[in-house]
Amino acid sequence: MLAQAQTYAPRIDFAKLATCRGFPQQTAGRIMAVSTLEKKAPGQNLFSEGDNADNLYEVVSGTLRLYKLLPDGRRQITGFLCAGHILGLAPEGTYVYSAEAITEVTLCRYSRRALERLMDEIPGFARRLLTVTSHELRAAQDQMLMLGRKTALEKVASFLLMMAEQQGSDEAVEVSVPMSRADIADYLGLTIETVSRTFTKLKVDRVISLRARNKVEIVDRDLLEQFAAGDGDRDI
Amino acid sequence: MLAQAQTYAPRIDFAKLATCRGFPQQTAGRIMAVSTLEKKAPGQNLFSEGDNADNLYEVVSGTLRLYKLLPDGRRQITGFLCAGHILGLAPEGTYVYSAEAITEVTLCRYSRRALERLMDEIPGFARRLLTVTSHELRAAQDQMLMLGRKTALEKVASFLLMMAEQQGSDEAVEVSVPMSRADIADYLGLTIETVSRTFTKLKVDRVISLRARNKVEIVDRDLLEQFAAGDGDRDI
DNA sequence: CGCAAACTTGATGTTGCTCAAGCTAGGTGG
DNA sequence: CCACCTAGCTTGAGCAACATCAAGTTTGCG
Repeated sequence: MLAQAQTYAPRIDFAKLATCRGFPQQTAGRIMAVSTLEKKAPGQNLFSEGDNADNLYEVVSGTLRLYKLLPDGRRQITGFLCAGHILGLAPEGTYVYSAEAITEVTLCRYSRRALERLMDEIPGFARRLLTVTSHELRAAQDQMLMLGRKTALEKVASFLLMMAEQQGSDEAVEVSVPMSRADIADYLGLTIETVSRTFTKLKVDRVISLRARNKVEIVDRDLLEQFAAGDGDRDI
Repeated sequence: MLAQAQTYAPRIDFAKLATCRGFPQQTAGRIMAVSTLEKKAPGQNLFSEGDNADNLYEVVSGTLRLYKLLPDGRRQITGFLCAGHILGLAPEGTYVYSAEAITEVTLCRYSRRALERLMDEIPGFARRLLTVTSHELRAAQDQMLMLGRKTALEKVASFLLMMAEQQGSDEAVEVSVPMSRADIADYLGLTIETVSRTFTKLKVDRVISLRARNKVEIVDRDLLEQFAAGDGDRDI
């Protein structure tokens, strides 16, 4: 479950990690020297809201979910993170959300202690983290707009487009959706049933086609974009 | 409307700005030397989503709103910012939200160019910005939970408690609420009418009392906290 | 004093939630 | 290899919360 980077996983290309990218090779070496590779099985917990923030992680492969809970169990997923994303920055000393693996996940872990040293000693390292965090903040603001002001159809359509974009290829007709309907619902601020019904509507409208359980084919991207933008159904 | 810090507003205590706080006096001097004080009247725009991100601002006094718009005009306010908050960090080069003054606002402005130099030259400056941004991210995640999973009553109660906390004194029975019902609605993902009705309900339940238009007195803080936590009305 | 903007209140409508079955796919043991 | 079992998903019917539409009322300002 836990492997020293240097010892057991020599095939990871560290130069491509968000933490190392762009730094001269020697610097990248210093950064990766203080990191540890780690694997998590689907469903496994990385840390929970309120835990001591002892580590920072970068996702190397796989998908995980970040979420917050209300006392009565209502859950809001604040993000799905795939390769290249960083999680666990917590200036207050405790994590402000919980993190769990959705698929099998490979992570690069940095101890808080090591991280502080990197920030002190490597010029530009803190700034790199600032850039990454600013991007997360931007994503968070987009999601606020979605949660607060979009309809169920707009939410689901936006979600599918987001997944498609994340998987690069604009031509990615087949999108992999590794998370369950429950996860999608808790991400979009909807119920499972509404998500399911909306998928069905998109299928009936020939906008998407549901292949295997975790695969969605985007059949009519233009229409999907119209739905996401709120032009849905009004002008047909 | 626009004043050189050194010339027209010598009474601002720069050592207390989030950008300067904690740095030795000489460093703080360097930071404030590249900044400009600026005033905005209520309703005035600082910048809009998509504009070139030429400046970073720190709020010195007053309150402003950040928001995003959908093409059809639906608005989501992503945050209300008061003294000490920083806005305008945009690694992509363009602002990802719009910013407007709610009250009269005093700002400390840094040009992008100056900011980059500060980050390069002052050790710990990028890290300071990272800390501030991490806090914003945390607030954003709290708001996602609110938008996605709380009821109207929980939202309004949480909002009032947030305003009270922001104004320091836990004993702050009288809370100043400078923003309009429309702003509150767009912040909470509700309509004006629902916000108004919820205020009325809280008033009828003797949880708050509405004094002047922009003043709310918290009469029963315990009950307000119960409402915010979702225990509302069930056990009375 | 009069006007406009902001807010409140009421009546009605609609979206998405709840509760309750059914269905399907993938895994397991006989 | 197949029948069964279960978790995850879909579908349906009814309902509640919040939105919409439409007046009123209050407040602050010229």
